Amino acid sequence: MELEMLRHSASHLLAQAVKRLYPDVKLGIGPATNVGFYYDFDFSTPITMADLEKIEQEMTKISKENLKIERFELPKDEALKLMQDQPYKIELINELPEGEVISFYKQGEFVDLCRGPHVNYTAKIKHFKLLSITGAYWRGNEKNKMLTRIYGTAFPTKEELEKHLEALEEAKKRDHNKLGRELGIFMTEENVGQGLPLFMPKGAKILQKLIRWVEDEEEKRGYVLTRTPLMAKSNLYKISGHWDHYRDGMFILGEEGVDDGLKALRPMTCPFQYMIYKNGIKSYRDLPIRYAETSTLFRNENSGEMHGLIRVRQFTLSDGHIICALDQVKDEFKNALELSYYIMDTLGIREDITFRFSKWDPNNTEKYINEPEKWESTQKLMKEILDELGLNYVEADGEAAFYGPKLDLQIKNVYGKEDTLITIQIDFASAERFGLEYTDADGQKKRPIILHRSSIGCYERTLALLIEKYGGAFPTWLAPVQVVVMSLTDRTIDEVEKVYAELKAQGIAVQKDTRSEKIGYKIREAQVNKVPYMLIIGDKEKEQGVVSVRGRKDGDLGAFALDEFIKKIKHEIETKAR
RNA sequence: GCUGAUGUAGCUCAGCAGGUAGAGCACCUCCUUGGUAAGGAGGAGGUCACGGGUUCGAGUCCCGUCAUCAGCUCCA
Repeated sequence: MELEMLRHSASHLLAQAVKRLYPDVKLGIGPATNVGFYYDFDFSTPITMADLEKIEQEMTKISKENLKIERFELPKDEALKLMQDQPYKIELINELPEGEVISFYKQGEFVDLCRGPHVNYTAKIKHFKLLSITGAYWRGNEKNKMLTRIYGTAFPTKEELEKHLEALEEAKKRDHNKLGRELGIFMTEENVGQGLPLFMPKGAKILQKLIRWVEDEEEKRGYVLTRTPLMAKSNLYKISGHWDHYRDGMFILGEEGVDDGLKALRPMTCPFQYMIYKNGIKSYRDLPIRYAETSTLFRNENSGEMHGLIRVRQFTLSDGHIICALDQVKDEFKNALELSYYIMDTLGIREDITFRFSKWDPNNTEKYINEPEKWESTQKLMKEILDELGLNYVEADGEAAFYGPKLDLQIKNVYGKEDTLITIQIDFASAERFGLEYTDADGQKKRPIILHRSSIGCYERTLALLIEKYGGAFPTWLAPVQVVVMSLTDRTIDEVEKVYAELKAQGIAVQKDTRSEKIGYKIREAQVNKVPYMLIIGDKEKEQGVVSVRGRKDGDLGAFALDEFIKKIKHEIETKAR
């Protein structure tokens, strides 16, 4: 709260400095955030990064002037008069509910419409830094004018500010978008296109390990695998509603009236698995049916939205749909969550997850299926499940899918930005829409409930978060290269070849480096590449029949007999040790 | 899609009143047979993102396209 107040006051300091330097600027809003603050401005002429320094200097000057910060209130007509040159402020005042107190804060010549609270003197705001300058739509609506947003941060002490800036630099080194490329996990190529990462041998290896593991685990838990087309005729998407509501988000192929007409690459797997369900008659005895698919999806995201592996146009989701009777929903939901828990525990990211209960918005009839009773009953059911599980979740209105509420498992990236990793949804509407049914014990046809769920989320995004979580140093079982064998002199090259062949035969991902020059550099390189183990062989080792083992973080681990080392690493791989 | 910035060798970067591309590391060859990053000598590698324009002349100025980054909007 203290910190928020300081940062909010820092945003006013920023606004005052900008107003002094650019008297005709129009002010938007300027709140504190969880890492700093920002203020939105409407400049008559655009400013650049170079101007930030000037603005920062002016802020320091105002801080030193030590102006008193005072609150006062005005009736609406006087408030409007005071803000007559500030169209955005006038808009805000006019939208305040009748009878609401209209408060202002004044520091020296600067006055801003604001609810407060603030620190009492500008000199209290000493340790701040302006960080970036970007565009942002007025009131977050893309139909409105784009204003210039200046981001900054502020702290009570110089030490805290410096620590924060250092942490930002450190975060940059773990950023999957940088580290993932440096480690040779993925790349992009301008002729391939935006949001279409190419997985290089190391990245492909990690994905393969994850996919095999997840598919096997799902099978153990009663899922059956499907494999369905990556595209379909427009008919399918017309049934699902995507053709009318999600057309901009799809890649459309073919030509109207030619062959079988327009087709589209699939943006989701649901209708394909529904069609499999519909093939043949289903009895209540068949339920629940758990379909899983490692499903490649295509979504035509806007060009500015792509980001590394977090946001792409083609991605592979551990998708699946559980089709069950109403009285099975609770158990199936819990089991689906249990599977995700197991996966996150193994990967070591469970403690980083937060839960979001995403609900509908009754006022948004365009986005959501208009069946209020069903929404209410389904949300009630989900809330019951979440509370029975004792989950600590936040509720989010207007974040549900169009067919039902969601439980989203959220995770933060290295900069603190939150994304959905995994989602489990209860769908009360699609069975009706697609005509899914089963014959119940009483002989009546009934509509099943559908759970949409993912176990590990989308592989690209999950990989991105794993890169950041481990700073590229994957647990041994996931590491694309688990061991590098190096020769200290040319006399031991044969020995290196032998060890290499033995490890390879044991199914260990091994690389060899038989060139003996610059051994120090080679070790350094393996460390930079976060290879778990380096085996070094020289005359001494050859004579004693051992290998010198070096870990990427533990340094020298000593000499091992080869079979002893193999036993150690295989145990680590089998137990998926972290 | 919107606002702003960026795009020179595999990587990190230099070059800029517009005069025809450079360094370090990596890579290749030879010498050095070494003990925990960078020993010596030589070599190869660039349509300066792409396409137009201005100019006697463009990596450098202008326009467009593509890609990358930060953010907005949207989403797994």
